[in-house]
Amino acid sequence: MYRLLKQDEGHARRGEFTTPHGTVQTPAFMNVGTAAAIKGGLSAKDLEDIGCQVELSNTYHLHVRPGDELVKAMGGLHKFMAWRRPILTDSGGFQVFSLAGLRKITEEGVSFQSHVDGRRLFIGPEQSMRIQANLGSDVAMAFDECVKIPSPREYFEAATKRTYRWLVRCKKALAEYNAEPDAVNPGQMLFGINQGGIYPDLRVEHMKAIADLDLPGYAIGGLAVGETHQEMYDTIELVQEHMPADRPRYLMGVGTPGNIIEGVWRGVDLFDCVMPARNGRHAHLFTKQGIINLKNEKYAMDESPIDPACGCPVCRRYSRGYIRHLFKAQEALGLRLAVMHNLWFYNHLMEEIRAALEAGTFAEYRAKYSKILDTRI
RNA sequence: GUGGAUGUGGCCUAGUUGGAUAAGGCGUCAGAUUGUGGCUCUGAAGACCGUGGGUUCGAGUCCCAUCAUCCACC
Repeated sequence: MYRLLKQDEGHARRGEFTTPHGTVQTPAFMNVGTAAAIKGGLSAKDLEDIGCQVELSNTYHLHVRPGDELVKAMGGLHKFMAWRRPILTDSGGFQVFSLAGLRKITEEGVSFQSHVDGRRLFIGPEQSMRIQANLGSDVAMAFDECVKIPSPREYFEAATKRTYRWLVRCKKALAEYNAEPDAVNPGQMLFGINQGGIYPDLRVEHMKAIADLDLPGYAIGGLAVGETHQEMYDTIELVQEHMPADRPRYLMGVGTPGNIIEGVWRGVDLFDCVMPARNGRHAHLFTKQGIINLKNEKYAMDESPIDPACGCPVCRRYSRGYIRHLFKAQEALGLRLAVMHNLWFYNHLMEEIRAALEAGTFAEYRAKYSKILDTRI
């Protein structure tokens, strides 16, 4: 359930999204832990410490290993990974895109080759819903196809229509599975996903169609996959007009701090991105002054924290020089500290955005930080 | 002391019967990364081939000397 607390300038919204495992203050960033763990060695306790409200896991990866049946037998994903707060599961649809080459798409669904052991797998709408019901996440994402940009318009048309037909099947299947007596999380919600590339008419037509299905939330998918930032922003702006105002809006897989600020400006409530974790693992760290590469030699004897303006547990204790050494020596602690800092940065960014929305100063905040946070220094 | 082997970027190696700007890996330096394979990709710097002579049109390759390291023997 979504409650709008304040409509701000632009289309920015301050709200609350309530799930079976608690209420999320929006706009929010969802921390990506694909295989029920944040890569880099962060624990569920660490996630709480860095202010994570929602954890995101991946249907495809958990299906392959350890298996969603196993997770269900272990009491569901929350219990399995000892995380009490909300969880959103991605549908596996993105793997249709990211594992291109190993896949075959039909009306029924997609056959893949496992990236772990090479065995042939099939996931369609029903399979994806079964897996997500077994995991018992709070939000299950629709099984969709994310088409790369650029692709021929005819392909986008066909794929978008197929994604709609899949969504209808997803809705029916998930409702059935969650009505079963041993359902892990009967209150599990389904989010629909808007597609259509950067073709305005396809986007709007598809958005209108899925809005009619009256789902608990909606996502904008298929962005940040090859188009320019301006095309992405224009698409969000166009689509949000047709998204139900009383449901949460989720921009999938996005993005940089600047992308998030611009997304909020255009009415987005939820974000997720691998960037803070992946870039952290590569020693690319976010600061209020811009992005630094901690592996750079110039930080070898730098005694200052990663970001002097940061209050995270890492910055309160460790120096740039020390963390750089950990990276050079390939100590696991280096990854852990870097990822912790970056995730704290993202969650804190959302906190600042929410505060600015409440104070009515988001336009200034946007003007001050939208560009600088994405700049390499 | 005697005999043998080996010396090529920071490290490990390739380099034909002597032939053009001495090749590669690791490392270093730097860049990329958007619903995650700690993966991967891209670019750059860096060696006058232990040293000194010689043979030759031409030497990392052949010869002599010398230095260093390793092995075996006294």
